[in-house]
Amino acid sequence: MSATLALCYSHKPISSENIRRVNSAKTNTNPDLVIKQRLTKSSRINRKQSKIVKFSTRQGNLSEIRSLLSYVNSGSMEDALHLFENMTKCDPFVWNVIIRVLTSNEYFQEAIDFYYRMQFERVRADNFTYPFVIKSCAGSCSLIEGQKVHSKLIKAGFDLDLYICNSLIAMYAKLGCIELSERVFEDLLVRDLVSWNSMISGYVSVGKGWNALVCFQEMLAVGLRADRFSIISSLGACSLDCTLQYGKEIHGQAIRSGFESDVMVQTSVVDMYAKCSRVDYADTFFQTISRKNIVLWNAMIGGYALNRQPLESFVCLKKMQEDDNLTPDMVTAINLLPSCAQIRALFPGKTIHGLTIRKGFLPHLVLETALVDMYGKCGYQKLARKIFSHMSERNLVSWNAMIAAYVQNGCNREALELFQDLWREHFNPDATTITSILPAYAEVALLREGKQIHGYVIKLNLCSNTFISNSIVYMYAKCGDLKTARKIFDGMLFKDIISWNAVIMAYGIHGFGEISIKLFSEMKEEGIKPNASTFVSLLLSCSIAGMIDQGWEYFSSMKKDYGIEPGIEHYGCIVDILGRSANLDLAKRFIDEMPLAPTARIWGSLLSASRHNRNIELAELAAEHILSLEHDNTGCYVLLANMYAEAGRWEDVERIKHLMKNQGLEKTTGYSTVENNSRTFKFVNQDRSHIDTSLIYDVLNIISRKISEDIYIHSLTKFRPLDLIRKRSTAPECHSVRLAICFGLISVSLGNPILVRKNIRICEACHGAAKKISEVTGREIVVGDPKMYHHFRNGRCSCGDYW
DNA sequence: ATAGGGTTAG
Repeated sequence: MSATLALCYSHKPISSENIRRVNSAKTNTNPDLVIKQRLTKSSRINRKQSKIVKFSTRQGNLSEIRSLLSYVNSGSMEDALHLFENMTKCDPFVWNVIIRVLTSNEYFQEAIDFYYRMQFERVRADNFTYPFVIKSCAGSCSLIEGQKVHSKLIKAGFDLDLYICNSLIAMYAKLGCIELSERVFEDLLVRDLVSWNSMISGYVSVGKGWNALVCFQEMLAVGLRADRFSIISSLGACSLDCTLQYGKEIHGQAIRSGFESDVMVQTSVVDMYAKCSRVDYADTFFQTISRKNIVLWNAMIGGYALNRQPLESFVCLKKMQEDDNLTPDMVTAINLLPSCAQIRALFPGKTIHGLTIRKGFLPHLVLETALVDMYGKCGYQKLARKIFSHMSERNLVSWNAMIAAYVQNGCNREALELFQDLWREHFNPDATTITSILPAYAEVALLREGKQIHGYVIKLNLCSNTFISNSIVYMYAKCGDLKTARKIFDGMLFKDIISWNAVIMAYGIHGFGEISIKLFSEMKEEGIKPNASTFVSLLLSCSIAGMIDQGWEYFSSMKKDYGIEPGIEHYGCIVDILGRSANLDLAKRFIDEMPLAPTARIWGSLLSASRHNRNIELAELAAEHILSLEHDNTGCYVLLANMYAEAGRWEDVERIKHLMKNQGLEKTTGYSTVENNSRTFKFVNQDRSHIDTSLIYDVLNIISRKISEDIYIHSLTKFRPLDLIRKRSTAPECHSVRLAICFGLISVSLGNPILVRKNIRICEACHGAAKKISEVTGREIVVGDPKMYHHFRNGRCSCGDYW
């Protein structure tokens, strides 16, 4: 094989005598321009010549041709190639046979190479050669090659051959250039059913379902009758656009035309109903089919997965094996993986993974991508990464799946890193990539980076995408720019429930609960019904803004007035609200009596409530619960240690430190970032790495003197000399947030707020200091942590001193 | 001896 194929690569650029003679008048080699020109006259000459050649050579090696065909028909491509090399090859027919067998075995590049070699050996490509070569150009995804062949066939006078033109229509569509398909189609003087079908399926393959349906109607209007191909393609169009009504009509048409027993038509019907969210129709129709093949079963299994009925898809699998004795294939596996993800259990997914390994299905791009997706959705981003890293081939879809796997599991940094790698590998992110990555930007990115990704969204023209705009609104809010978040929300043409939830949450995390509540009424006035997430946004807004009574009201109203059963997140917000009202016993009782099993997040709420109310006993209890659920919860250890430290219980601090060390846990290094017009600066506690360090510390000293009078006095209730030494090591005077604020004071232009983002929550001392700094400097200071934003203004904070 | 079809990942 390799020896024969090697010959293909030694061809010279096309310059054969014959071609030169035919095209003596032509000098233009730009394929685009050449395609526009037609040489109908030379086409007749060509055909006459090729017929003569055919007649003279066919006599010579008839027996060789017979064996060549028998090799090809029995699938022995290598034998055919071997024989071919020893034949006289002046007849295009033998070349056509070879090019066809290469094309049908997906040796696309080799088929194209043989086409060039044919020209080099001065054998003229005929009307049969081009359809194969065109198909190979489509198969090898080479638009440039396709256009070269196209311009060549125009020069050779084949541009009115219907077979060739129909192939071109399909090729351009497969290469994503539907406009070029349209041009070929429109230039046709005569169109047959195949031309129309190619155009319809072309529209489907580029995702333009509506155009496909219009084309289908036009075809019927000119008096052509739909065949099974027209039916299958237009059903595909209905699946794309979820146009159930048209789908039903075409289904009816298929029955009237007698195609209802065609298994491919049946499969398309099942798929269409499933994609139009009517898996019940799909199933009813599916039940009536007596002879089902694996593809049809797969469509039904996939339909259940698509409509989030995972258990039904497994039932369907079982029936397929029992009723029809069919063995699951690769597509079965791919279709079942989303069902595994939906039940969020690792075992079924792993079983299928193992099965595909044993069957030798791997490596396979689509299957591996489905596995990445499944492991990601089941919460095993490390297993997803393992698959992803071992993939020999990746496309944008695989990258999107891996990015989503990280984001869904809270690995935002990893997701952003992967997003950078994606650029480096020269992939262009699409709407899915952006949708997946935006939440990661919201969680950990700086405003500057957020603005960059927003710029990219504008460049990609995705601003009208409601889903993406929703994420952008939330991202701006989470990056600290509430104004821009609101501006984008106000500018959205189509606001859905998620848009409203996002903007309510935006004001919530910035501590403006009253505005959240106002937005909630506006939303209801617009006729939009709140959902469970709306109440998460609202309850969180109430808890952050300290609106205890409203919080309770919404909590009882969600079930009473809207029939929404509170979920664990709603309960969490209520624990926060109770903690805020200093009613710790009630909070504890609420947890004990709630109908859902408390999660670490619930106990975490009680823990921070205990901290605020300096109730060490309850904090210990909460911490015990948290650590029984998440033994590696660093934040929990640190918070407890800080409480012990504040109480002067240094032995307990040491005990906690020891526990952490034993588990290999390290305290998260706190840092603060601040952005000015041109740059971003990151500070850690006692940071001295900044180029303007001495200036920053000078500012800090001046500020500290101005505000120092009552910062520490209340926190040193049980003073001991040892305490002073220990305290000094974490001296809040030099905490990162203050360094960031001081740098902001000298580098952020007046009138703009100083925006600081932290990876951990602000400490009490720094919170007090920030309030005072805002007072003495008259600047607005905004400090965000993973949960919320503090707006410091005129000595007050939007959080009302509870966080 | 030639072109046009179904099921799959986000």
